[in-house]
Amino acid sequence: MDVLKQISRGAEAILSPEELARKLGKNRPLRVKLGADPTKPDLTLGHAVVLQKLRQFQDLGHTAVLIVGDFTALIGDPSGKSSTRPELKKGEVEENAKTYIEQVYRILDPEKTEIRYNSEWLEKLNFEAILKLLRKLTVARMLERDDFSQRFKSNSPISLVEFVYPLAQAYDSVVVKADIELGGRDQLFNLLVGRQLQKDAGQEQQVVITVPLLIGLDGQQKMSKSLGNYIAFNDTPRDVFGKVMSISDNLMWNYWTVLFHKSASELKALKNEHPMAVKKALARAVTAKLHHEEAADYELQQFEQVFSKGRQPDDMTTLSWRTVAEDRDSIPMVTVLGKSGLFPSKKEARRLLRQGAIRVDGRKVKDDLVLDRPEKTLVVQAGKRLFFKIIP
RNA sequence: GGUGGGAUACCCAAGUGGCCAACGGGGGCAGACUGUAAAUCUGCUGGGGCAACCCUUCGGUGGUUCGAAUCCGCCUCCCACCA
Repeated sequence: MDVLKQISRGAEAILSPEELARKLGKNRPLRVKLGADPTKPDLTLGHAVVLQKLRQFQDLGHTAVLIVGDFTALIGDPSGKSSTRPELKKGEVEENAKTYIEQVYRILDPEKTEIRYNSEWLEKLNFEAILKLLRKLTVARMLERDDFSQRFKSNSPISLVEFVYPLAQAYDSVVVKADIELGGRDQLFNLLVGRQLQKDAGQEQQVVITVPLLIGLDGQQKMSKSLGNYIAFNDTPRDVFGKVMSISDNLMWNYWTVLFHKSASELKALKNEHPMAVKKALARAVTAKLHHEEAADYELQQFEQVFSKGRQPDDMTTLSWRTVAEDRDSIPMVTVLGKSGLFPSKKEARRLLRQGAIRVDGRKVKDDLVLDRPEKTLVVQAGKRLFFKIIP
């Protein structure tokens, strides 16, 4: 397959394919830029989409230039946002940046990755330099953006610093001399500003490649940290598998397409199969992507054991009677749940108990149950997925 | 800078002296039904307590009052119109 076609697969837009072809023809490693602001410590499955694309370039012999937006995180990317981002503390940003890099290497090849922190150059810009940048964009152009015009119309505040963001990101491209910049669809504006600044700086313009957005677990909005509808790189294999299984059937096709680049005909074939089987295959594949094959197989097997056969998982949190009962010989079930530390609050545990969500050794228990010191291990189940055992 | 309006729990939003841990909707969680899906129905949704009850919460702060989300002073932030 020719390279251009390979790159197009899974990409939403390439601006422009001709320029890309020309750059690829240069026979030197291209500098492929991707920026990520460390606003939260977790990378999500949504990031995986664009990271995979970047990895693809690495496999073709090109260099990934990963910009850790430790400075831009302080501004806050307004892209796709309906409100101003809360201001972050510098310390938080540094913490998050550290965890980012180890997560990124689950997909990227460290050998072919150059990591740059944009505070390195953005911090040094003086007011004059910033004014020079600001000249490049007009208010009209900013307001053409859907996110801003929505907010403007609905009288939500738009801070002036938000106008600076695209310029800061674009300036990164100039500094690192990017040949290509990748981003999600919502990044298009920012990426294009990069082209403009490079042109003004007398550089060859970067080719812009966008990838489609992955929809979040809610099936409505894009997957994002701030919306909380995400699968994190750092979720346990069990959580990854479970979260995928819990998405709606409709949403599943978006995942197959965006994450695994299934073609229309492949999708059609999948749609003829039982949705449950297709979803299990998806959950397995996603778990393998974020962790590894063995973990994925294990979780599939555990899933079937627990949910299809209604049995217990092989592994679960283990607590001693001492932990949950302070060595008393009998103790109310609520207290046991509270002491387990597996619930957000004791009130929450009581709620579950009252609603019949708690089983001990497979039997639903009443909310006033008082537990006696057990002879042998007890298995407690809360809701459908939380299990733990109590050993004497 | 001037004038007017506003800030309530995860989000939207009602509440203008005690009946308010605060109506309603969304979201979330749980139960039933299922395929840990969707749809539907039901319940729950600040924390502690078995409970009576207690503690924290209506932008911040200081008052008035037996008693404040509600009244008064000051402060902060947001919005609209005017400039």
